[in-house]
Amino acid sequence: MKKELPKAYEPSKYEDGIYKKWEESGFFNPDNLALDKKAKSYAVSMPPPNVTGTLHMGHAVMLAVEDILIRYHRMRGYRALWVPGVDHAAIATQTKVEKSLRGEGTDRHKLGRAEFLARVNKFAQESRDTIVNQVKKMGSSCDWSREAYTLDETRGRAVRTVFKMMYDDGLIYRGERVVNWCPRCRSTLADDEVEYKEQKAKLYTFKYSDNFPFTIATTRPETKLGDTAVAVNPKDKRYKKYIGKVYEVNFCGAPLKLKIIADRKVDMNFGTGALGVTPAHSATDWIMAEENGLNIVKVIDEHGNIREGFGEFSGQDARKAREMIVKKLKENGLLRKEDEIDNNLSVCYRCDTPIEPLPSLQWFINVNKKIKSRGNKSIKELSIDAVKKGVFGRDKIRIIPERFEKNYFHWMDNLRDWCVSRQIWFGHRIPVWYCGGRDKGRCLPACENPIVSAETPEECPHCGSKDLIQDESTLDTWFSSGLWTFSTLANSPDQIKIENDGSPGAGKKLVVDSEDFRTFHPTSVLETGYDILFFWVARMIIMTTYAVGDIPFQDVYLHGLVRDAKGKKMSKSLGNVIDPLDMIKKYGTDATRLSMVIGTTPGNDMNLSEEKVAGYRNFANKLWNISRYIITNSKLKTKSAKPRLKAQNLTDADKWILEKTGNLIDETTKDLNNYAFSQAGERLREFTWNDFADWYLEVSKFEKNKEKNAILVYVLESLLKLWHPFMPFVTEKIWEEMENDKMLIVEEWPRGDERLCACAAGDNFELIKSIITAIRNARAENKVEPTKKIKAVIYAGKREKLIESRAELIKNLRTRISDLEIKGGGPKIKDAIYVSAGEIDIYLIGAVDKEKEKERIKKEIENLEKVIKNAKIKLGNDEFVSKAPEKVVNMEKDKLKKAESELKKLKNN
RNA sequence: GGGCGCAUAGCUCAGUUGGCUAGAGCGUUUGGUUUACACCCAAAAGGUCCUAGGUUCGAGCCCUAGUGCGCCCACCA
Repeated sequence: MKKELPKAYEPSKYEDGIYKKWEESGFFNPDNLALDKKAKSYAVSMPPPNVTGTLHMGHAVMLAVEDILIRYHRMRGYRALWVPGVDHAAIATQTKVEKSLRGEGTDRHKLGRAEFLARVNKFAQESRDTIVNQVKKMGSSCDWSREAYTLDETRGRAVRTVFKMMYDDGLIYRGERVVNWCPRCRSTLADDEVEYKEQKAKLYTFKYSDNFPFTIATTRPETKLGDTAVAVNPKDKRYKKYIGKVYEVNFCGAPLKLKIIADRKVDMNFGTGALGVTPAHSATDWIMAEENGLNIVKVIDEHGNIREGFGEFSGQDARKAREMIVKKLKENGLLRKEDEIDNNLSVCYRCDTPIEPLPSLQWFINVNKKIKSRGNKSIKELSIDAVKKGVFGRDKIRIIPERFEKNYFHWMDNLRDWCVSRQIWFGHRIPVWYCGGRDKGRCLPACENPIVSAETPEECPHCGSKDLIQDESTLDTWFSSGLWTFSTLANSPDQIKIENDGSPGAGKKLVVDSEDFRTFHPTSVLETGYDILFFWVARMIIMTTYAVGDIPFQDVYLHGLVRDAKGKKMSKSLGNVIDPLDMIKKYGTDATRLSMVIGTTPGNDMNLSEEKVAGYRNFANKLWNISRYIITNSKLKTKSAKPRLKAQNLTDADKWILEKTGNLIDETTKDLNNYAFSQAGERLREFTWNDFADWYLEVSKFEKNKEKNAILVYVLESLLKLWHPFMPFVTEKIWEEMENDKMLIVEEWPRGDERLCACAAGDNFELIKSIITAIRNARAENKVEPTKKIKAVIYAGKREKLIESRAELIKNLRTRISDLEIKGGGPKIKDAIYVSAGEIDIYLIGAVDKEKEKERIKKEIENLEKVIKNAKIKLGNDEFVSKAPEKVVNMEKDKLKKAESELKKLKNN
């Protein structure tokens, strides 16, 4: 049964083949797992990568963690499902295609909607293919037969169905608001799609006209053409007398009617303490206008230009108009001051264009309206309760790490109505139609009402007109991804239905009429980066609790961001991006995955360096070589999953490694249940390299007995199983080399309680280890020639028999002892190196370097004296002795006793 | 302005309900070709656990204040 394996593990040789084998096995699909009906289900929805290009390190972490969870649960006998998919990422994708169109000298308007969309879809398709390929490279064991796309037909049906439900419940409404408008994208942006940039800005202090009594300050003089009021703080003595008065002024040629109003939000210390209110171009001013019944004058249009009716300014770009107005104010002696101030400019998160707040007719989701059929709670309240105390009879959604719950609540508390319409073409078209008949004077007023429907209506329900016009806008991309956990469990559009939910309020709920939905929803865990807690996680909770009347997932696991080795954010412009595919190519997928998972904790950012990945490549190779050694040297055919071992045949080392293996299984299982991936990985590494390879394997070279073969194979197989979720490729490859029929991916997870023998290891092998280590140490410190064989005498006291039986190990494990004498005790030996291991005295004869030896002994004495001093202080403290638990006190006493006896011996020698 | 986090070896980080002579990997130093592995083996050096108080028999861990760094939210007219 001798086999030859290559000396070094080369990931690139095997990975694709292994992935193919898994795929062909069908085990990614839980339907193909040999499970009984009672098997619990475990489901994860993959956060769909955007179809804007390629995967980055963030995706690599996500895939590594989720694959660990899925493989672990699959091995535990769960019906484990991981649903993959991609996100159409409306604005991001459209922007990307528009950019390439610009390179071709054309744009979307020239192409027209249909052709443009064809281009975007083609790009999205190509992007999807790349991504799927990369996801596979990461070893992801997701079920491709269930792959979904946020913009496919089934997901589209879910989107339109939920939109209609919300519309019918009065949650979706159309209204005019000041929205964040990107003049470049020519679309609205949600509040959280706006980014802020620190910059210097000019603050102009001026008078509207000579007949206005005081000055105001602004950074945007051009918008002052639309001022309808001036706001001051009610407490501000300077302006109290003006409150309520109305001034008619001529501002650079524009006649303005300005009412002086009081508002607490006005900061008395900023500028002049007086603020020109421009309802149409500032969200806060809009609110003031609503409260004070002010007129709204729109100044800037959707291209960022000054609208008609403002004389010479009309048609000018806002920035140009600003210059013109400043110039004019100067000429008229109205400009009093120009100050440089720090300013936060709001810009579009996609294209960096400055945002233009504009009033616009948009679709909104009301987050505060109470919903009868959901316990008379608003979607905001439902979403808070889902995390705070649990809803619909479910446990509360657990966020890991817990501290992010605070962020979640804070965000939810401050949530305002969500603007869901976007003026871009790529995305789910809003399922609203208008009757064309109304414009032709037919059938008013009924036809004023928009037609909202999950399916494209054939005719106007009011007048039968077939002349229907669909709303031009599309939906915010998060609307569709908010439905992801349940929409992906529908296999076809017709499974998505609205049913009466039987509540007293006769409410409706969305039902996915599929076996998948019944089996896998709510999903078990949602794993993603903390940066999209609000963007996405919160939205899924909102949409699912409302539409389905259930939670989308039970746990939320948030990973940190991947930064470069110096802690900088990876970005193309900084050129510090590490491409996961490069790492895979160079070091293998397993190494890449390990470096994503070990040395990091949830919610904390990680710094990634290539050296780290290389380190885990080394580890994969170590595991390979451990296996290579065992495979070549053991009789594999004698193995069985649980060999029966006779306690009387086992050596101390055998018992030691078996006990450690059992503990390792228990601890790893516990860690994985607690999402403690890093801890599990470190523990496994420590065991594999230090305990198993450096000790047990070495021992097995010198200590032969009947059971060695079975134990080596058993421990290795246990390790391969425990490591499999982390490093699926090497482990599967080795498993195959071990001539297993079944693939590792569906092997049963080991159980710590099924110990191979009920024998306790005690400290026997630890003692042997410490003797060997002590000898190695003494040799090195004394600079004994490495090849020089020396004689050793051990005074073993009560352990004479034990040590005698392990003499071979002590002589051979890198100690170079030619002659070993073991006795119960004896006189101290002169001119020898003296070391002690517990109660054992060891003399190394014929190699002593007196100076070095003195130094070493001195150092050791110092250490012991430190220990003794500390222990004495503690034990001398009555309060410690009386208040500390007995166990701790005894530990301390024990420590002191041992140290004192060692010290005595050292001083005597 | 509001909130969250981080600070432990040269570097990157662990440190679970307080019980430590404070750990790991990388790097460094010394030595090594040994029944798998130089992507290796053996040994070692390296720490005021940010500062100052407090609670406690006992603090890296809990509390208060401060310093430095990072992030998120709101927003500056």
